[in-house]
Amino acid sequence: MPILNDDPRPWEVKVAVALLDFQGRLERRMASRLAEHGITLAQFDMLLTLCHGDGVTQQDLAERLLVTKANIVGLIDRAGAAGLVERRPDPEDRRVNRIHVTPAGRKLAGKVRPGQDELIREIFGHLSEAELRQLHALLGRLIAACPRDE
Amino acid sequence: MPILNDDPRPWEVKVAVALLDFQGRLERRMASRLAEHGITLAQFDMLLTLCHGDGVTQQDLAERLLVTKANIVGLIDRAGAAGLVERRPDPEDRRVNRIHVTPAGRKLAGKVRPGQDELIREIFGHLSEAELRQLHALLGRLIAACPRDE
DNA sequence: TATTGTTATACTCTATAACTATA
DNA sequence: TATAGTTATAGAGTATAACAATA
Repeated sequence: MPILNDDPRPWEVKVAVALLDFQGRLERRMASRLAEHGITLAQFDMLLTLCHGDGVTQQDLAERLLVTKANIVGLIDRAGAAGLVERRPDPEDRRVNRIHVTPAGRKLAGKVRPGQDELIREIFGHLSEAELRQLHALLGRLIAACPRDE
Repeated sequence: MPILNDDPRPWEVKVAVALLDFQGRLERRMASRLAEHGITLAQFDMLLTLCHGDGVTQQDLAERLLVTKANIVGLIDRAGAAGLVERRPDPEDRRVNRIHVTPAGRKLAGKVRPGQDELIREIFGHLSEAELRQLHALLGRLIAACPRDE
């Protein structure tokens, strides 16, 4: 029984703490599984994003992954060194790189994704579908209440 | 409307994505507020932990914060350089350091905490108490389903 | 021998600013 | 001028291993 009845903290704080706690656990578990395949969460995110929108510019990619254009360089460098993605010059605008998943990257994503889904189902499967819908609705309202830009 | 009705992903995955999304936003907002006071989330966590359990060993502190004993050194170094915490040798065991919050650290924690609580209430206040209780219960079950050790 | 803390090393991610080459 | 990408720099967190002092 992790929470005592006379816990004096307001519900808002208790929920926030629980949420941060759970997210830390989830992320750790996901990262640990990904590490077995030699990639990080950030790189897996990039891979998934590219599998859906191959050939985007670095700028676009940075925006989708919510990192700066300076930091996407290193992410692409590392994933590129691992042979997962590659830069191709845009023929129409010589300032632009188009980022593509390599066959190896696609293969790795396909190999890794089932494990991630399995993990998610293993954990979230403890809730009924009705509860998952509830949780999803509540999270949607929290997301709306928490814009990224301050 | 962020989620379409014909979204083909299973509810488990949708909830996981929403949860990771929201947590990223929340953490960013919290970190941003803390940055105004010159501290990071990790340092705030350490400060809070020490405010409740002053004088713990580095080993203990590392375990509570879920970092290794090697990495707690750097955390304490940085917070120590900022004058927030200090090492005091244990008189009975000359191997151990006892970590204490300085008056400045306690003062900073007191100054920072209201802002964090306010932020949490601003966001979670969009839910009713009944909904917060629901959410808390669901998170509790997810936490139980997601042990830290693999 | 075991434990506490330290150092060393290396990698990932983040944030900012200045720079280049194109447009 | 504005934009796409790069480089440089700095800080923060993480992980592992080897080490010194002490128990």
